Amino acid sequence: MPKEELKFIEFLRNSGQKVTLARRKILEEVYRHHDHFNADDLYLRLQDHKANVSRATVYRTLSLLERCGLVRRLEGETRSLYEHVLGHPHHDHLICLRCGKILEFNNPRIEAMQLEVCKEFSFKMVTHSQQIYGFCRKCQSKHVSQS
Amino acid sequence: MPKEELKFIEFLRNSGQKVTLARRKILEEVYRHHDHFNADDLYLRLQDHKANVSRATVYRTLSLLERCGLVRRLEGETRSLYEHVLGHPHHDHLICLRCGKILEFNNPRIEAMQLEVCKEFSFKMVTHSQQIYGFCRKCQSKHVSQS
DNA sequence: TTTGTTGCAAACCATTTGCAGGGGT
DNA sequence: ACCCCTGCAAATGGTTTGCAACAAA
Repeated sequence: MPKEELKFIEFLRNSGQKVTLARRKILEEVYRHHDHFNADDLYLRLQDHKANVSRATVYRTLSLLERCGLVRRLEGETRSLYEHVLGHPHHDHLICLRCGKILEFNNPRIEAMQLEVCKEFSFKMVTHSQQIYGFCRKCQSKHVSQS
Repeated sequence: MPKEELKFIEFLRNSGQKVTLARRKILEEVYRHHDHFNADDLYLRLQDHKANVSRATVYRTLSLLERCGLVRRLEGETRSLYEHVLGHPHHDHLICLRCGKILEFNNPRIEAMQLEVCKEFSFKMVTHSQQIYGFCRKCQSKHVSQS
C-alpha cells in the first residue's frame, strides 16, 4: 500500500473519521498524476475512471487532504489549484502569463534568506509560497502583445 | 495634482477612456490610506465619504487601476486584496495565520536570486509575489494551538 | 452628438452546506 | 447499531455583466 494511503488512513483513524471508498478513490487519483489540478479537473478525471464521486465529496476530501498535508493548495486567479506533496519536494512556481504553463523551481539560497527575514521580524514561519509571473521561453519568441 | 492622478488620466486618455468623477473618487480613496484592502472595504469607505459609487464601479475601476499599474492585487483566501503602488515600493508579505496581520519586507538578495532563477529557465519575469505564512511576534507568545 | 460609463439587479461560478438515505466500524 | 459520509440540490458570496439612463468629450 502506497505511503500516501497509509498516511491518510492514519490521519482519518486518529481523528475519528472513516476510510471510505470515495476517499480512497480520490486520493488515488490525486497521486496518479504529477501535476497541478483544480477541483473540477479532479472530478472529471474521476468520472473517466468510472469512480462515482460527487463534486461535493471531491471538495470535502481535498480539504481533508490539505489538512493532513498530503496536498498543497495554491491560490489561483479564480479557482484554487492543488498539487500532491509526497514524492514531490517543496518548490515554488514560475507561471507563464500567456500559455498558463507552470514551471517548478527550488532555490535553497532563497529559502535560507526567507528564514533570515523571519528572524529579523521575530516571525515564526509555517509555510511560504512564491510565484514568478512572466513569459516562458516559447511564449517570448512569439512576440505577442501582453495586453 | 498628485502623481497617481496624472498617471491615471494619461492611461485613460491613451486608451480612449473617460476621466469620470467616480473614477477620480475611487483613486483618491485608494491613495488616502496606506494599507491592504478588499473591494468591499473600499466601497464602504467611499460610502463614508459620501461618494456615491456602486460596487460594480468599484470592481470595474480596481481592474483599470490594476491594468495601469497603480494598484497591485494579491490573491487572498476567498477575496482579493489590493494595495496601492505609488509611494509604496515593491515588497513581499509576512502574513500571520492567527491575527491576519500583514507585515511587509523587501530583501534585495532574494530579488536578485529570483532573476537568476529566471535566467536559468529562460523565463522573462513580469512580476512576482511571495508570501510567508506563520505567526507574528505577538501571536507566538500566546501559546495557541494552530488548529 | 457621440461614445464610453454608471447603477441596478440579475447572472456567474467556484465552493459550501442542509438533509435524508447509505455505508464503515 | 451507531455515527459518519455521500449525493443532491439549494445556498453562499465575491465578482461580473446586460441594459437603459447618463455624463464626458
